[in-house]
Amino acid sequence: MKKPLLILTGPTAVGKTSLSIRLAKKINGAIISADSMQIYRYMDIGSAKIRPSEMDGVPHYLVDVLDPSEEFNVFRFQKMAKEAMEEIYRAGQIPILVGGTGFYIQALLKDVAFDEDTGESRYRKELEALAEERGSGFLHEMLQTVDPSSAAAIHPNNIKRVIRALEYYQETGSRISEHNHTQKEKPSPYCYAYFVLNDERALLYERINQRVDQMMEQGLLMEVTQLKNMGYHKGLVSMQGLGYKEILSYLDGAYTLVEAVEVIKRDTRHFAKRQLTWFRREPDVIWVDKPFFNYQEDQILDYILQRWEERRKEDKDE
RNA sequence: GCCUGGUUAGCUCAGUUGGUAGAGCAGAGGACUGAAAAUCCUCGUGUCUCUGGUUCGAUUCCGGAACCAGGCA
Repeated sequence: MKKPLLILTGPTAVGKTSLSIRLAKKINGAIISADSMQIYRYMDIGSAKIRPSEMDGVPHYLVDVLDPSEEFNVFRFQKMAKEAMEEIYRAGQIPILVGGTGFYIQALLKDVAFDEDTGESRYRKELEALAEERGSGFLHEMLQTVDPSSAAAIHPNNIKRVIRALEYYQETGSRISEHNHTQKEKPSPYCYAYFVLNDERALLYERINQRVDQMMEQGLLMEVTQLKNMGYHKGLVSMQGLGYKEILSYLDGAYTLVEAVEVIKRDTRHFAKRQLTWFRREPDVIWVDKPFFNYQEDQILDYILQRWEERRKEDKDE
């Protein structure tokens, strides 16, 4: 029998957090955060991190465990999340993956194979320099000779991904396009249910705007100022986070504060839209539309529990 | 009250030597396998303020009106 894994996700600001706590209490679950920013310490307000008082005794993993100077990526997430799952199973609990980073969810759910952590390769630095000097088209042509099917799939302007494809070829001697293809076919090793909480677009955007205003009231400016004083700078992955990079730009004088706040709102809306695009593409997602349940959290919870039981029963019967 | 400038896509504006128009932003859709809160791609018909006139034809030229700026009284 496969091991259970419940996934609760959705675009930013839909209300995943409060639901996740109630859900965890119902099924004796523990929460693993699938969030690329809540993993960092000192980044509480801008990442909308759950407060310890809100956890209500439910164990949380992958929250507050990294220093903002550390690099975090899918590979690392997968490794840490798998370790957390082991611990949760040992404690006799059910892991609930909660967070909005679809890429991370996929990596864990399908147990996508990654090679050992090579870190920031020198080759990547070289490629980055090459891109600066000769332009993105040059790198794309390099990829064309080495891995034509990746070159066809990746737009020349998408330098990050062109570089990764080249780097992959250099490190492994095989093509990332082939690797991706085989990984895509893989079934999940878990007995899972993948819930995506959603709401009407206009309402979601309204809530995003309100939440950014709240963050400002709660002292986002102070939080980022302190991070800056601690020496964390724009070059770090952590400081690419929404709310952080814009406030840093304000502190550098590139924006007025009003502009920075507007940009945070706008970019967060764009982000939510991208998240939704990702989830739409995922195969067996169970959509949970808040309007359909008249915004009654009790009803939503019942629905999720019911579908979860169905999945577990199906798995037993197999 | 007078003078000047403006009124064009949800917003900011460009433009048409008269042949019904286009950028940025917003918005929508999509891609994504080691930065993913990242990175990248695609999508632009709207009484060209209203109303008379000139003209084969006016959003474009001329007259008038309304509204908005700024200036003068």
